[in-house]
Amino acid sequence: MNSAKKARLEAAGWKVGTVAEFLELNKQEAAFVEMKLALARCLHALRIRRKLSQSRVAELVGSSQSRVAKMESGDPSVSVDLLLRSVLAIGGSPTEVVRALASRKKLTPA
Amino acid sequence: MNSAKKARLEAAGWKVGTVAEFLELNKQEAAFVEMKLALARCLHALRIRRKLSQSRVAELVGSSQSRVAKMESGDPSVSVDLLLRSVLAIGGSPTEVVRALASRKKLTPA
DNA sequence: ACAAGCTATGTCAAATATGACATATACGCA
DNA sequence: TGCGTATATGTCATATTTGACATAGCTTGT
Repeated sequence: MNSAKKARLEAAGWKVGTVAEFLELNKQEAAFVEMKLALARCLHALRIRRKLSQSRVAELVGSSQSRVAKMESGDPSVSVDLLLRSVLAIGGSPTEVVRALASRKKLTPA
Repeated sequence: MNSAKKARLEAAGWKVGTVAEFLELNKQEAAFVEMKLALARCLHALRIRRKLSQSRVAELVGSSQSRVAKMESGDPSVSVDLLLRSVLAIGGSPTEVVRALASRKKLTPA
């Protein structure tokens, strides 16, 4: 790609890089999301096992029911920090967290 | 504790709860910090192994040298999200992350 | 049908995390 | 000594995350 085309694309809001870079970035992002989803599932499973409502979890965590729902659904507005704190707050052990992360599922291609 | 004293303490900015609650909270917080520190050590070790400077890591992560330094030192202003993304960004595998979390050290009492 | 409880989704002001920057310290080398 | 490189630490404007709230859907029981 010549630099004029690169400049045009970037002016239009595109990042320009190699295909390899793109794939690598996606791989990292996928791994990150997978881990987040693993924590989300962990939280949900633990909550069900303990027979707690989302509202009750919210109390224990110091948050709100709506945010707990977003946590369990893997909403992008939820941080790993909050997920981690929440799992611990309802009695999840670090060991359980590690197990959840270790057994994370691969995201299937669309 | 009678409710008058409780009210007085809370007015002065103190949370009132049981000792058990206090200990439990500290346990959760300790577990959380331990995991964060485990990731910080993981990032540092991986960076050294790859012979990268903090500045180079900053480029790969899309951050700055100073933030990378804070990450490795376990600075409280750094999120688990950023630590996780960073480890992955410099080529750490999810497996390595899990291993790091699994081998987290206990914080020793002061 | 209604009521009560649980969960999902959207919005928003306030709280927190962030990159960028300046600057300090330390180390090796010419 | 000075110079370049690497790392640490503080600050700050901005970007992202947060709890709170409203509200809707969905069950279950009466």
